[in-house]
Amino acid sequence: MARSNDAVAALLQEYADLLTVTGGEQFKSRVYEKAARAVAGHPGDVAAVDADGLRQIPGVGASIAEKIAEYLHTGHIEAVDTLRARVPGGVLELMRIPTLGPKRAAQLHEELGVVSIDELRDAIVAGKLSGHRGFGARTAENILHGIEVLERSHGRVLLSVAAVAADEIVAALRGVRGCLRCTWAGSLRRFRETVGDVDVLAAAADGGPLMDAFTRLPMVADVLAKGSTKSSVRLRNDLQVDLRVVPLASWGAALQYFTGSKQHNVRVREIAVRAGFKLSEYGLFRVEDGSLVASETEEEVYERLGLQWVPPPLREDRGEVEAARAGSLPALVTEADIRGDLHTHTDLTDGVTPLADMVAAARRRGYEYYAVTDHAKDMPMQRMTDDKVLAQRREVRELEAAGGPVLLHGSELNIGPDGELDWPDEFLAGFDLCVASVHSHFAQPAGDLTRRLVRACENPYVTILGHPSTRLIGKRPPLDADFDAVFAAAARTGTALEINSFPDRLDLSDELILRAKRHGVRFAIDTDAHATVHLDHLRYGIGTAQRGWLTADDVVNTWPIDRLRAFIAAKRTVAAGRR
DNA sequence: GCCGTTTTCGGCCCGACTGTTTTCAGTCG
Repeated sequence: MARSNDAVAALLQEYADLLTVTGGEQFKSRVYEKAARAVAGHPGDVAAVDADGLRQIPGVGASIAEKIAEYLHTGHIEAVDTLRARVPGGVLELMRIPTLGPKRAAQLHEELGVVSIDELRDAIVAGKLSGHRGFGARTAENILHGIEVLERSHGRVLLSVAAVAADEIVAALRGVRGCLRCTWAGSLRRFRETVGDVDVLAAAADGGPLMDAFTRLPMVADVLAKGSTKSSVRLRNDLQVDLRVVPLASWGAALQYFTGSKQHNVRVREIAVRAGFKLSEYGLFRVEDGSLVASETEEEVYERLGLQWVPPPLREDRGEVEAARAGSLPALVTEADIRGDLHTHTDLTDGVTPLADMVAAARRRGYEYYAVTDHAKDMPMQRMTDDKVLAQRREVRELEAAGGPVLLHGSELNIGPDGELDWPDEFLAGFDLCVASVHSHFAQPAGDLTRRLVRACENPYVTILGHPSTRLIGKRPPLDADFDAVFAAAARTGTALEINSFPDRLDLSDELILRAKRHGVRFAIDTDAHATVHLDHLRYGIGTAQRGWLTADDVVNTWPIDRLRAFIAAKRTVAAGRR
């Protein structure tokens, strides 16, 4: 079963949103928001602890613990229901539009009766906003643009949302009598950054029991279709899931077929046709006599076509078919190759978990090394100071002495509008490594953005450029910089580019990774964890790196600690010599 | 509503940018 934490956190967040929209006390709203984050980041399942246990979670006091308990017992929270009744559902929806917050959403509702994004668009197009305080022409334009951004991602969900649902469905179906195999296929298996619907494939002699179990899963909201080989459902979170059941003998061909991509499959079928075969979800057949050539495993199917087995993340018709034919597919980096995380936070800044707990989680993952990189002092909301970061360094050294992974004390520096960093070089030299990232001024002209990122790469103490494009999937586009110039600078200076594993970032994206790799850059696959549970996001970063054709050697945090330290030191020496 | 080596009450993440204003509200990180 999935943890209850995410459902609880979503409710607490909704309550916080409702409080702001209804003009409730702002501090109260913020408290609920903070509690939502803490619950989401809490390592244990909140359903497994009693009221006292709930109160141990930071930010959760008597009142919130009571509300969580109420939800766990009854499935709802009365206080939330009461506020929901006062605010039409579409009003919270409005807040998903970038640049539109709670105040303006409430104002649009109160003054214009707008209760949905569609109605808002109509109102703007009809010019109904003009004359309303705070809504000038520019604001209307920005809102329309925000709606566009939102709708471009319409119908697709983040990889992580699909993966969590698919994991749970597959685990449930594997337990059904008669289920011989079950796994997810489709764009999820290819680790695309967003997923339109989830394809689950199972092998069984009789599909009936699987279909019954599938359509009765607790998270299913609607059954869209139900047959003996194919069924479709819509989950409560609106995600559509298709289940197909095939005979075990067709497993490999079906898995290949349903994994896609369409373009990849077209290429593979062309090869089959030219070789006198026909490839379908049932198998690879000889055209002349219709005899079956291969179907049980994907490996067999590819092999009979003269191809290496192609890892799913590569199946996008981006040269993998040619490489598979030449036998030159890369040995992709895997989760097992990762020796440590190089970008993580604690509750000293905006994380929700204390240093010691984060380190303990890293130890449990078997990491050889682990970097602590809290925000630096130029992000005012984080209230970092020289003293605080130095005190943390002492604590890090003490923890390391107590055993466990090698601990690197670092910082996530802020790259200012001109490429300046939080601290002078003398102070930066005290860190074992630094990540540097853009957190503001996203709309600068392209030339300025490029210079800014290049300048950050040129600082000898910047080991990693964090979430380099700074995009947020479905919310904020990548920076409008000349990334080829940035990648060239990273390669020249020995700066690693981050592949940030956070599901709404996945930054660099697969396409930018492919471009960066051509410049000979190194990469770091990091989680940017703000809680121990986020360390598990690593798999999404790995999938993205695989889509970018990366091998373990391309990724500095697969290297042994000595090689990693040499990489950090080399940049400091070379860059310092040039200054 | 939560929390406490400045506090059991009175604070609570702060600064900048944008677009609207004519002194500031809303949004974001």
